[in-house]
Amino acid sequence: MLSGVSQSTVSRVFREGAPVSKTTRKKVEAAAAALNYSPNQIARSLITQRTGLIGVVITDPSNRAYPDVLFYLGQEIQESGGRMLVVALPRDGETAGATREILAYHVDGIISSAILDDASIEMCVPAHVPVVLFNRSTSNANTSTVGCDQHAGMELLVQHMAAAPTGRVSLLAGPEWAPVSKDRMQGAVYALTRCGIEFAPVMHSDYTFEGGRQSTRALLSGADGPQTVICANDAMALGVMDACRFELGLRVPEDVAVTGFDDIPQADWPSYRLTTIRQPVRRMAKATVRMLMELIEGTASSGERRLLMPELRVRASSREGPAG
Amino acid sequence: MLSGVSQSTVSRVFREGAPVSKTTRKKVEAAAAALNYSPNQIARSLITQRTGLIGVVITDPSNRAYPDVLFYLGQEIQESGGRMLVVALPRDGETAGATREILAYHVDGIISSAILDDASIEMCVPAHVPVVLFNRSTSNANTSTVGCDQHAGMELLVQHMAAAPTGRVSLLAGPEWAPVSKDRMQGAVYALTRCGIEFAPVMHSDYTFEGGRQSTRALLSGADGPQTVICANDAMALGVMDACRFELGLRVPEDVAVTGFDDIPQADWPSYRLTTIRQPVRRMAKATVRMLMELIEGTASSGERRLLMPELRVRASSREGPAG
DNA sequence: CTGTTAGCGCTTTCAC
DNA sequence: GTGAAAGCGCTAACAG
Repeated sequence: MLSGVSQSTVSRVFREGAPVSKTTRKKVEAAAAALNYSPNQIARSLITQRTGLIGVVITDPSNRAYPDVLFYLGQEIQESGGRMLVVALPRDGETAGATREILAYHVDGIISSAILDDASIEMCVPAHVPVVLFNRSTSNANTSTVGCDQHAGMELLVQHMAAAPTGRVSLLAGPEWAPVSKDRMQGAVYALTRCGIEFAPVMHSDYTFEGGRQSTRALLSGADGPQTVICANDAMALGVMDACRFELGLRVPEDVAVTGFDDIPQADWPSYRLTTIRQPVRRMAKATVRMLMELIEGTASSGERRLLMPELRVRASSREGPAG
Repeated sequence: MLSGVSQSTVSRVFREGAPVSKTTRKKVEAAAAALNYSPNQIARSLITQRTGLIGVVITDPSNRAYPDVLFYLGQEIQESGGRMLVVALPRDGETAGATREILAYHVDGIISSAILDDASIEMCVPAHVPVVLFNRSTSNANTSTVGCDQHAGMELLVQHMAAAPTGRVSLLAGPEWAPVSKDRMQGAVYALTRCGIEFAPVMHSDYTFEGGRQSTRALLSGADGPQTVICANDAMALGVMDACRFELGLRVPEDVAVTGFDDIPQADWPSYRLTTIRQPVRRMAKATVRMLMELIEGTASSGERRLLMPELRVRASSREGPAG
């Protein structure tokens, strides 16, 4: 070594709590600075069995719906001393290939906001790589998950709605296979039924603004008088609002009340002021990373399902109750 | 080895173009499948000097402005056989620390949509890690960049504007330190001057919808009659539109014409229909990854600056010219 | 075509 | 406190 010490000593300098004298530490640090040296994490991981890498799986749709999630996850992971190895999937579907590749990098753990199929999850078990699902569920009882209580969110929304005249109620769901949409719609149906509010059969769309816009005419047809549309997410709700106003000549909320779910930034824009349910995305990200880290440390056991409570955001797109 | 062959043979099976007999290959593959084995990329990288990792640096603001970029980069990187190591910075600022950590993972290359400071770029040179900047510039002449021709974009916009009466023209820039905003504003000023259109002194905001909204009153004050506001990005432009309509009682485009830059999805929503400049984000991502891969392969040399041409998107927020 | 050997850059015993 | 030696899982050069 150019600093005049052995390799082991250099190694000790770059690890905390290793026994090194102040003098040699200084010497080594000086040499390292001069050579712009920093230890190769990759080589280290070979022996420590820790890469510091966290595999993060996202899909195009999930990324579009929550552009911040990846960023939040990144921040939390970095604060915990890890790095994100991101795998971007074009759509939901088979994930075993991607999982295998992630595993080939010997990540310390995996976070997925994509729907991981059973094969993928079962690959992680023998590899001792813990998995935490973000706003996703799985049949595998041993997998930890963090999510938002979609069902409770819809109940909040329906309770709010029920305080004012609703007219005919229609429901606009996301894609048929989307579990989050399903949870939300089930919550809405349950709450509506409990409140004794009738509703039209659920229509499905694709979670996008365009999808919401194009579904509006069909959604509202065959009924007179005021109506209410409950959408499975904000993007579709905003599409419905624009379709009402610019294509059907209807006023929101006077003719059609609209609600969403997510509380994306646009929901608060003056053009929309959409009543919606706020998912605590930031807290969800924090909880996800924390849970994964505990799994990695071995201080928690797998299979925990943590549901965070969303909040109602009442804005002008829904009718006011008698009190308002 | 449990398949009854040597380790080197196993290694050969998992590398393409290595000489292995069909029989042994089958044997090894069977054993691998049974054990769910796949080679450790990390260990491999130690000897091949290739990790397959591409460091990607993003910031909160850049991620918010172009949520798709990271996804597109990911897709392109994965198609080229690489993986993304993402570092998320809370804001633009010092980047040397983050760079050092990325380098510690011996990435094959780095893509940054954050402003990398000189110290960071100069750390990558001795490490032989090529860097490509995404929509960013640097004083380091040896660094490759891919970006959008902001200047040309604004010229397209001004030419379009000049075909119709503009009234008083004001400019709303992004933060003072933001290079992209600066490029765009310089382009606008140049084009306006060339067209002989006068304009008020440039105002600065923060690139956000809220920022645009709050700047509007000041922007439009002290003038009667129709006006035109040229914004450095779409988010602010949409904020200006909403402020005009919902706070100042002004019509767009009749009283105030508004233009943006980026062509974010919301720009095309019926509530806004914002005239703007479309950055070819997808193509930019592709070009960035391609350039980096060539740098890594050694088939290209560094320092290239590639500017892609943006497109004008005329919508209802700007006034129509005599022909329209 | 296949096995043997050395070694990538680090950490970890174990002496000293 | 510090150095020497072994070895993490793989690939590369060389025999056979």
